[in-house]
Amino acid sequence: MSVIKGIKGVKDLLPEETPRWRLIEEAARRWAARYGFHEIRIPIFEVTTLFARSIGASTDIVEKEMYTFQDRDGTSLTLRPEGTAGTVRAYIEHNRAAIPVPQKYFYFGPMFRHERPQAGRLRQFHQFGVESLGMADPQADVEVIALLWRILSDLELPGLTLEINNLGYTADRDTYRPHLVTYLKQHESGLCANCQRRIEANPLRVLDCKVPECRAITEPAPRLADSLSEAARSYFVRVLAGLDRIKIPYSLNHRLVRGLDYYNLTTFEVTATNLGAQNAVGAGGRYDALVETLGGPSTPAVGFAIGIERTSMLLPESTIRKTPEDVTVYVAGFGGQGAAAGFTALEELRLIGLQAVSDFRSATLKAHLRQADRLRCRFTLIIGDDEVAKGSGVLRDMETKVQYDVSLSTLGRQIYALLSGS
RNA sequence: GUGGGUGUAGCUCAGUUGGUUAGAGCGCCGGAUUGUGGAUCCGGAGGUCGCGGGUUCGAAACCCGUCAUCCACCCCA
Repeated sequence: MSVIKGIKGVKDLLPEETPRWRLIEEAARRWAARYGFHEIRIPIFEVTTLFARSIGASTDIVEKEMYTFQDRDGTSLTLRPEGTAGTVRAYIEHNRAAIPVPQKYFYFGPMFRHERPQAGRLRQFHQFGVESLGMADPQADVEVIALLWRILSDLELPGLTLEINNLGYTADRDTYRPHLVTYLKQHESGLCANCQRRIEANPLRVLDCKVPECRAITEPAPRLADSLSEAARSYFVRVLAGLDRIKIPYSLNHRLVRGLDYYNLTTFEVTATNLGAQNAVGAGGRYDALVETLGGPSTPAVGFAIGIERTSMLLPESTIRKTPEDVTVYVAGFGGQGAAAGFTALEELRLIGLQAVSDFRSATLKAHLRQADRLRCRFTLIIGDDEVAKGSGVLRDMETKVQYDVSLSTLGRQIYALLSGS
């Protein structure tokens, strides 16, 4: 019989790995709460047109990376490739714009993109993201960027850099694009095949190309910064001033062009080394037109998303070790009477709030102690037939080997006292 | 979608120009120790050599195909 295996690019998170994930998730939730963001839980699949309209019909995500399928009535549904579209859809659908305070949400969950898996890239991956809706103020940008930076710094990820750029308003990019295209066409022969195609499809993307030849050509190219309107410039200046004020270090990257169409003005990305060919741990930007594009009231917004798998890859052991392990009591019940008494004691320990385990396969004390050792239990409660006869048990400290007699009738209280004293 | 690497014991990997019975370390099980874990010593179990064809007297090794996986391109978190 053939064994059924997991889907390509879709990973199981085994118990050895979940603690580090929980650490990341808890840090993100903690910081998000401090910044006034509230959790929203949105579906993992939506009507396909939601993503096509928001992310951009000609982006790679929409063109070739979506998990799309037909519902029974024929409507096209898609597994979410990112979290912003669904969040904005929910914002509109529940008329959150009518609420007189800024709507600041965070979400955590799986996203799906049909790509070839490699280091730091999976078909089902996880993001923690935030969306700050309703404020067209540079301080809102700064607040969101600060939150991103604080979460990642708190986790002590090594080698982080915050890169930031100003995409300007749509009109700014419209005036800039022809200048860039003209320049690129003059140097077309020197560009990589991909970039030659991009000249027509998405010229700004050429700036983001990693091919050295392309980089050399685009270095002296006309810059978007020179085509920006006064309003866009001053907005960006205020964002940077805000970052300076609260001491968030950043570096300007005029090549930073995000892959999703809905961004405008501020865009940013936190990059790291040691991520294989990938380098973005978290990224985001402002998207003032998206809510309206999706049929909602004109609503300015900023957000970001963190890649959890990538964060996990970078998470140093030292950060994980800071979390203290809970003390677990192993109960070694053996023999005709002892096994039964042990099982009762096991439950009693749990009822008073302790973590207690046993391996019911073990029939001898030796076997039990071996399992207690493997399970890394700090204490073992030994209950054999002799103990049952005496109405007591033996609590053994596995590290010091010191043993205490405990009465079976008042087990819970005694053990609790001994453990809290240790 | 394209390119490259790797598939041998539970894990990490050796395996000579194709040669007889495929190995090591770690782990696992048992014993030394019949009520005291880890350490040590002794013993033991465990393999469709990814799968399917082909070449050959003979294939883990060579050839073809296929699948899986990793890495990279592309793109992104």
